[in-house]
Amino acid sequence: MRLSTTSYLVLGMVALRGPSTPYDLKRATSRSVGYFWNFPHTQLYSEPERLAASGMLAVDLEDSGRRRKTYSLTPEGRAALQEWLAAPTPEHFEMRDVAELKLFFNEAGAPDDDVPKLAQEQIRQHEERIAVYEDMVSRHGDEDWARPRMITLELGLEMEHAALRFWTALAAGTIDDLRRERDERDPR
Amino acid sequence: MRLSTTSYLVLGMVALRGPSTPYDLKRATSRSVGYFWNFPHTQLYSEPERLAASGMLAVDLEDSGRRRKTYSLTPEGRAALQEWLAAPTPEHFEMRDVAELKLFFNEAGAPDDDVPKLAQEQIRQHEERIAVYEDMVSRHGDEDWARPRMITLELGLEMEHAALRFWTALAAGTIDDLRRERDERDPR
DNA sequence: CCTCGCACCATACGAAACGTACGGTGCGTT
DNA sequence: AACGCACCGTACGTTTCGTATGGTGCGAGG
Repeated sequence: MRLSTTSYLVLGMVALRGPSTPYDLKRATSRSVGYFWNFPHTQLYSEPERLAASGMLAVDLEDSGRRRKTYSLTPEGRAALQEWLAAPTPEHFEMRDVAELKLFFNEAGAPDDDVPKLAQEQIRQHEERIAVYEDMVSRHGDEDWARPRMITLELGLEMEHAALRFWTALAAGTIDDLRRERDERDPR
Repeated sequence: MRLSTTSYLVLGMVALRGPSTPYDLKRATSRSVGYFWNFPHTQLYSEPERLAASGMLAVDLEDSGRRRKTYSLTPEGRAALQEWLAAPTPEHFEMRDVAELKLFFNEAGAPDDDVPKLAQEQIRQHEERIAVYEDMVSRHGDEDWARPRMITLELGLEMEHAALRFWTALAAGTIDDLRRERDERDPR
């Protein structure tokens, strides 16, 4: 039985948090691991169902009031998770960046030059996202339980800064400097 | 009629290259814009079909030998592309990074520590990808037609270097230095 | 000149993911 | 008590995915 990466995300989340409802998972993923693995929240209702059917999760149904299912990890689920964590990771990260696409086609030499506006938009967005990350770090960075999670966010920050540098340089017409600085920093 | 981003990718590609077959597009996208917008190659057969049905592309069917459809841009298609390029871009880029997911769950304190192996793998991968990018730049960087395309690749390079720095620091246990250096470089 | 094999190219199709839209729940307010 | 709104869950039509398969034609080797 082949599990999708999103399945493992669910398993991992339940492993971290203990018994959880889909909504719990939604809240817990939305501004953390969700940044590194995009998916619609409806998956958090269908995936656990499937995982329960295959014995990876146990489901506890609350019968009063709001219909609500609490999932918890079974030994099989934990084993599957461990196995996945220990397995090789041949995949390179995947990106989907509309702005970059637009740049690609614009740079072809469009009649109107939409690049400056695009760059400004992107700069704003990345600055905003950086602020979100920084806020999370500053609020939780000193709590022990959160530290490992925060380390994960460092990659997000590096990426955001990379993007920010790129669009800033593009707006300023100093892409060549960008390259030069990078060569200095990480000489090949 | 709402077009998906992948549709615009097709339109843009045909705009750049002129009349193209799906396979042409596959080759042209696979190591350029495909890095910024991941999709399965079968889309390059179905999307143009749909775009042709809605008048964005014109299809020229070659009837001898290998069945082969050549698509070219119609005025409607060009208009749609321009409109899209000029429109605001509210989307933040999306990522899907299995390695980062694994790190997130591993850092929870797994019984076995798979992080060092994971980091080594990632370092290798990102170095490899950087080499691919650099190779492209060095082979085409001085040709006029390619320059705009190469600028687009700079973001890819920044991202790869960001990831490489992260995983290297993680492997070396110097994540704090990473943060410090970033603060120096891009003071808030 | 034939044919064999392999890389190239195209697509069918079942399964999975997506995302919107809707409907129930319950708490706080008036 | 009734209302309203934010919270929570899911149904369902649509799109995407990705594998698996089957043609096509060129070049190598006989």
